[in-house]
Amino acid sequence: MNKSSSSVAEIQNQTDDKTLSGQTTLALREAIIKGDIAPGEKLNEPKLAEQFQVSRGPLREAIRRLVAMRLVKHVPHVGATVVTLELKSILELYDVREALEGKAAALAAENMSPQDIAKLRSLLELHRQHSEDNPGQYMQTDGDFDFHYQIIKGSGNQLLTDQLCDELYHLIRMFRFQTSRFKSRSNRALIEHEQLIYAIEQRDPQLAEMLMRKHIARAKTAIKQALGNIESSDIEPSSVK
Amino acid sequence: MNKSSSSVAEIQNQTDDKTLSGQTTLALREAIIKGDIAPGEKLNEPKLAEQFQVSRGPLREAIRRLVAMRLVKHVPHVGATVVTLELKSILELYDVREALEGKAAALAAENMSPQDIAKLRSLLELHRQHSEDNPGQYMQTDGDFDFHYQIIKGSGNQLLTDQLCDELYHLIRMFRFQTSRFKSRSNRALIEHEQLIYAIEQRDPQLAEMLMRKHIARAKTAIKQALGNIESSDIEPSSVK
DNA sequence: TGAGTGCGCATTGTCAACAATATCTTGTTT
DNA sequence: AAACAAGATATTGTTGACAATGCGCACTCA
Repeated sequence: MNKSSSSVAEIQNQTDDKTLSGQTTLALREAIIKGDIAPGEKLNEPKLAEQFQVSRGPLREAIRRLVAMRLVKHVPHVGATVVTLELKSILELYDVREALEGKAAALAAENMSPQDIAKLRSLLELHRQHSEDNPGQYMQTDGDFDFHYQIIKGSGNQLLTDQLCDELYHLIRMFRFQTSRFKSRSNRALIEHEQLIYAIEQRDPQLAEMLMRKHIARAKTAIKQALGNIESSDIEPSSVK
Repeated sequence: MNKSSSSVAEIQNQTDDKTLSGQTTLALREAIIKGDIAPGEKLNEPKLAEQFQVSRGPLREAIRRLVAMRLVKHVPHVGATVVTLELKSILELYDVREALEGKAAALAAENMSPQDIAKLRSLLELHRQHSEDNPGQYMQTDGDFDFHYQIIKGSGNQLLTDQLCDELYHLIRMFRFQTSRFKSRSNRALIEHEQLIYAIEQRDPQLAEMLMRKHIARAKTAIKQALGNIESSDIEPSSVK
């Protein structure tokens, strides 16, 4: 397959695109995800082009790619704005994740090579150990995503992988940045991951799918409960500069 | 909701984009789906710009949008080519459909309004009648898609709807055009649709999801059997001019 | 004759100026 | 004073020219 990537930082795709529009896409994407450009904010082409030291051409292209990633909304003759992740959108995102990643887990149980399964288990052990050493850890969520990422890739379905890792993944990252205060420090995820990898090792697609779906559905419920009351009062654009 | 659309021809989104790049996107998309530009063929920017009577700017933008729709592959400094739908990609597509449309059916069973369910049933009756009148019909597949389309929209999940109807839908259309000779004339789909709508009327999400998944999985199996032997011998670019 | 190298051409990437559209401001009218 | 209309301004859409990269061809040399 590819090189044995496992770190989140390594996930960055499109790294081999030395073209200006490619570079601008990466820069603009990170600026949006990290909140340097606030949700709902308008993307002024001349201003941003100046800021990124490129012409409007490549910048426009970058914007269109971010539209495809659903990080940006665009209206003809009006302009592009950063998406605002209100609760409804996030819950929708988790329903889609449940469907896609559930199927990914099932396919992984069928297709994943023994070597990749072994790597997945060692990754889990790594996270478990880190979790024991640092009780109030915040690497939890990143570790969670490493795990999911490996399973998705293990599905062997390129379309599925593209949809999850190239598009929806960045939406999730953006949401995580905006709500990084509420990092769930429960080690429940660790237990559920343990069950999941067991199902994959047993080559049980149905069980793997069900476990993954419950895992994500639980996360969705937790989000709903945490954000359901406050909604837009505490989810403000956040001056995270 | 929206206007009560039901015809396939009416599905065309992006119709309100009077901009040149928008129009060019539609034209180029149809040219690719219908095979006027063959699978694997290179998209020559100056040539196509001349052909569509636009500058290279809007044309490039159209290409990028088709890349997002997965109808076109692009390599920096080399160019864009129409995707080639080999069997593997198509099976992958159907796995993704199974996951997403399964979830859509479950959500539709929960959220669809009684009025929309009634419209869905009348649509089914329309197709059944058409099927009885014309035993060797070829409206079957289009009717099939109308049905699926309405259920997806009935899910009430905007992200899910966008992913299926704005992106994957066109891939499916392209595949259908290329294999239009093998139109399955079985009325099995009609029976399965009947079961599905019953589950939705009963507000049974789990049953609806399972029926939808089996429905799509069966279609996948049929495709595998029909194309598994011949593969690239009969799926040639096809000079459908 | 075959392999390798360098040149030339075709194509993609980028830029800055121009055109078209929307938004904002200002003034007028009721 | 509020609402509407018309003009001014800012922003997006489009264009053609220029730069950079890749590819193919021919030519050379072993």
